[in-house]
Amino acid sequence: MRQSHLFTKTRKEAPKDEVSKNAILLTRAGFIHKEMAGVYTMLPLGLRVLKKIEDIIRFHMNTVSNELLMPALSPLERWEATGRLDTIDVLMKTVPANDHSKERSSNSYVLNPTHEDVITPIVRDVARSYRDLPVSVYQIQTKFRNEARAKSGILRGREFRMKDLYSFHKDQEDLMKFYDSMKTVYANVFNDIGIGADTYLTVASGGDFTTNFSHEFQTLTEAGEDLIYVDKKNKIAYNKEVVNEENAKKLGVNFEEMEQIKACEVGNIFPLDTRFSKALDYTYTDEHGEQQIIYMGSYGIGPSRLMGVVVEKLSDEKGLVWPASIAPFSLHLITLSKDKESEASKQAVSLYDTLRERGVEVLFDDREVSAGEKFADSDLLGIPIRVVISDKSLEKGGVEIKERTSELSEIITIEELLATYNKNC
RNA sequence: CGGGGUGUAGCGCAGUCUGGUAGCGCAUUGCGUUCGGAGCGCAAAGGUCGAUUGUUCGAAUCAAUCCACCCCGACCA
Repeated sequence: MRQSHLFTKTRKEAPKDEVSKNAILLTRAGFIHKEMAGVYTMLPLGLRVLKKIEDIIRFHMNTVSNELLMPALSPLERWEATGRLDTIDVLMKTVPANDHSKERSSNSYVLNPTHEDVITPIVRDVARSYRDLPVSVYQIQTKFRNEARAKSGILRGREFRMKDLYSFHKDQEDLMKFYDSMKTVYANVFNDIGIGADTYLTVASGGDFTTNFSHEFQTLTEAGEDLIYVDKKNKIAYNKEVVNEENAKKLGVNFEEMEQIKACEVGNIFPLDTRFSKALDYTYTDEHGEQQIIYMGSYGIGPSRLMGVVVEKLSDEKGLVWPASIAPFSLHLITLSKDKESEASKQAVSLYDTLRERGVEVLFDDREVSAGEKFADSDLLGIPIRVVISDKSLEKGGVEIKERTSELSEIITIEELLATYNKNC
């Protein structure tokens, strides 16, 4: 895409109502726009990143599950049935604009904060027999949670993107088999996104659902809200909430030997056991014709939060730094000549066209602004590879290529550059 | 939900204490100059001073109420 046609522009100054690094940089670079506290628009550049993150998640989930899309709205009855209408304090309900007298009305709905209560009746209609089990489905969707205090930019919003997967099993053993396999699937996601090395499988409390532990995936960053005890040798961590003497014995670990580090929860997996199947009376028919209770698990990843975590971890004082796998563009082509008829300008346009023909996602800075402004913007946007073509670079024999994370650049010929992208044909 | 802070041009701010014609920088528009790290000069355009009510001859400025946003804490299936 030509940068002169890009919807957004960069800004030099940070917005006054943001403090977090992720919100400041993403706003300055034109990736997001704040609508209100905890609610953001994904501008074209931000949407490109979000889509790539979601596509990576989708790719890995498709190896074990089926994608569907549930509604964001659900009837109040769905939550009354599980007893959660009044117990989830972040639950948001719609109130008819023309009827403020009623707390509850036939026009009142829940803005779903999660979907156990919605998916379970759907699967109950489909999977009635042991022959249908196990089964799992997932979606990537916008969730609503009325956080008491939205903060940390896109790390904790009132409206955010979430991948949520739900699995259904004939017994606990089968549930745990699937549950354990999901740990590997999740690790693959975080590796592909580029934060695998600093993302720890973390033992956490099972919440209200079970007496068992659940697991979170925690990425080390100062911007995180959680404190975890990290066992780097065994590549596992423990959420502070489970750190006590009783659990030390139960798990056979010594918390005192571990390093305490701040981290951000980018994913979690829960053995729900029979919490929802019991409440919603979901049983299946086993081999002997007997009715048996269903065992469930739920598995979440927050794509929008992941985007924020990547910014917090990888960006530098000059701006954003995107891993190649989720960068909005893979290559930033910059021409420094303002004369459209110059050799450099012609070569730049020709190179841009060729790269596009080869399927390279290239952002072409064709704007008539100073070199300094183009370089500063390029650093701020954080595209992994920068290619500069100018009269000077042509004199030296080609184009100047530089990685966003490197201080060094080198001159290569246009043929050499194109050869790199040949395999994409 | 408790404590603290901030609302003035699209963005970032000064002016408020001590009431008296609305200012600066960035961005925008035009002209000139420059052309490898946000360069320079001249000019122009842009404002219900968060909202409401009150005090006053006169309110961005004083008072009351409300709203929004940020930070700390509590909370975070």
